[in-house]
This record gives sequence, structure tokens and C-alpha cells, in this order.
Amino acid sequence: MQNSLTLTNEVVQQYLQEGKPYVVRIKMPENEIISFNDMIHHEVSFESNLVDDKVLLKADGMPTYHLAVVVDDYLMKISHAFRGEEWLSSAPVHILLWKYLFGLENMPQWAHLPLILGPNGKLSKRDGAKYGFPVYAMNWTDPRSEEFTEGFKEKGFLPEAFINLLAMLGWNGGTEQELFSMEELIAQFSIERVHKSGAKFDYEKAKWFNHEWIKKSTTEALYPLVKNLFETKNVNTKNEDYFKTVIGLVKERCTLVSDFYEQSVYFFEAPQTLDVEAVKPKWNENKQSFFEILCTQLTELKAWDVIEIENCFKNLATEKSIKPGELQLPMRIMLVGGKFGPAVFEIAHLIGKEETLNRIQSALTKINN
RNA sequence: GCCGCGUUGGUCAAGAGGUUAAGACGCCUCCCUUUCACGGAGGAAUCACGGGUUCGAGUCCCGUACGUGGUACCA
Repeated sequence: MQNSLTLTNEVVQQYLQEGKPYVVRIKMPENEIISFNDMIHHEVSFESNLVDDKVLLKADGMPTYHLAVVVDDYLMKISHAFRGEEWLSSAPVHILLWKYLFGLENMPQWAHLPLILGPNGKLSKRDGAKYGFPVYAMNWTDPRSEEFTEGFKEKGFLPEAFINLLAMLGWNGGTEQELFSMEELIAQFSIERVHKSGAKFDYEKAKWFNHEWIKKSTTEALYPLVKNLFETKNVNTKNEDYFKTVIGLVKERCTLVSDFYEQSVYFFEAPQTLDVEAVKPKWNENKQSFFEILCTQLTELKAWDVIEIENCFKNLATEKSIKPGELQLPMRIMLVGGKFGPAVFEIAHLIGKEETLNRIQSALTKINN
């Protein structure tokens, strides 16, 4: 190896004058134990003989990270340095740099945080797309590979949920509480309870956090997000009050913000497709006639409210000797398109008399085809 | 390979020598609901392995295995 340690002083001076490119390294001491106190790992030690003489200044004169952090932290009077555990191995280099340059007494407190792991080991940002879940907070296109990765935000995660799920990966308050707001985290966080080992990321649990936060969120807070979602889908969302009522009605069924679309489009537009297969097998003339009569009776209904609609429906069912339950599913398919959503009569009430009648009639023709 | 760090159900985890080893996610069963979801009740599943120390070990020590990070004139 050729360096100033193996070359004679004369040769070194000569090379310097010739302008030969060179780097500056840190010279590790021999037979020393470099140990320090990490806030998370506590006492950590390394044998100096096994640590490399890292490059501090590159041949082009630029400092490497090792030199840069130490100088930077000193200049910024950093008291606590938090970084990922991947830096633990190079900590002895930084410790020595502090000792040589600015004094150990000025060195910040170290905390090496546990890593977040993917399903098969370390979570690699480069592999973002293949996991089937986001790895970036927001949409990201790699400038080199031009590979696009959808972010948590765009996927439909609430910022509150994202912060919450991240906080619970590597830290635990020691209580049964799992749902924390930023304020609660700030109040309850303690470095002593940060874990030492990395945690595997579980997308199912991440979605659970989001679901919980959607349920916790007020309609008021959800409104701008959902409104934005519907705007991108070009759906006319009618008036604000109506929209908010809908949000309140379906939010407990939404895991991701994007779920609001399919969970509530039918409040604004008639369903494109109907799950007629759910109805056809048990369809008969009696039911056909029930819905035909229902239409005329609903047309004559004085007040269009939930109770009135329900009474009308049930009375006619009794008259026809059909169990109301057997008719509710078809009714739901007609109004919603599928087997989901809030109470049927609530839906009928909200979308209005005219729309309800239209949907029943158009569904009737589809079922008979 | 070498060095560091770590190891409680599938996953996140509580636990700081003596517990029937919390809780959550997911899964399954049931109740509620003649939809889906919410909610409620219950179930299956665990201390990596081997040695010590101790009256007693998930908890302390050693070894092995495994995982993870580092081992770049990247950060």
C-alpha cells in the first residue's frame, strides 16, 4: 500500500510538489478500545485495530460524510444526534474525530434508532414498487431509473395515522394505548422505551391505524380530502351539507381515504353496474309485482322521510306475504349496486324520491333481461 | 469472512428472577345487523437452541444458530 506512512518523507514531499492527487484519512490508534454511551444501546465498544482509516477528505477536496457530520454538528452546537442504526458501525470514527477536533466534552449525546424492516429483511427504498405497499411518505419517481412509487399520502393514508404507525414501530409506551396523536406522542415519548432491534413493517396493521384514524376524524376534517378525491373522479358532489352527511354515514367503512369513492359514489350517481346475480336466483313474479306497486305507492308518499319509506315498504311486504328481509337485499342492489353501504331506507331518503324511483325502475328492467 | 447490534405467537409488542406470559393487527367461530362495516363475546398460536448461575429463569452469564447493520474517495 502506498501512503504517507509507507513512503519516506522525501517521497511524500516530492509527490505533493508534483501535485499528485491524494486523500486525507483518519489514522486509527492501535490497541485501543473505543467505547461510548448510546442513549438506546447504552455502552457500545469497538476495537480500534478493527476500524478502518476512513477517508476524511476526498481527492477532489470535498469532505466525506464522516468529517462533515462532526464539523456540522459542532458548528450547529448539536446536543443530541439521532440517526439510524446503520451508523453505529461508523460511530467510533466520529467519536475520535470529536476527540481530536473539538473535544469529547462538546460531543453530542448519541442515539442510534432501530431500523424499519421489510417483509424479507431490510426495507429498501429501491424495492418500493415490489412490496405492494408504499415506502415513501409521498409520491416519488426515482430520478435515475424513473421508477414511480406511490406514497402513503396518495395511497389514502392520513398524516395522523402515518405518524402514529411509524411511532409504534420501535417505540411503545408500556400501556395498552396504541392510538396516539402527535400531541400525545410528544407528551408521552421517552427515549428509554425505544427498542433496540428493528421492527418488520406490517401493512395490514398500517391500514388498521388508518381505519382507526378515519373513524376518529371529524366529518369536517375529512371533507376537504374526500371532496378532492371526488373532484379528481369528476363526480358532481352536490351541496356541502349533503356531502358531509354522506361522509359521516360511510366513514367507518373506509380504511383508506380512497375507499370513500366506491363507498359513496352511489349517493351522487346511479350505479353503473348492478350485482344482479345476487338477486336473480330468488327473483319471482311476486317480488316483481311488489316493486312495481312499491313505486306507485312511493310516488304518492306525502313526506319523504326514513320512517315513512320504511313503513310503506314493510306494509306492502306484509300485504304480499313476503318477509321484508327478502326484499331489502334486492332494494339495496337497486339503489347501491352491491351488497354494502348503510341502511337502505336511509339511502333512499338521502338520494331523494325521484332518484329512488328511477333506480328501482331501471333495475327492474335489468333483472328481467 | 471480519466487526457491531439484536432475538417473546405469522406481525407489532408488555414483561426489569417467582405471572394462568398483557394487549393490538391478521386469521377462525359466535352475537348484533335479514347488506357491508362498526360494536360485543370467544378461539387457535409464543419466550430460537444448548449449557450454566439460582430453591426458582422469558428475565442473569456463556456458547451455537438465526436476523440485521457496517465493512466505499455514498450517505
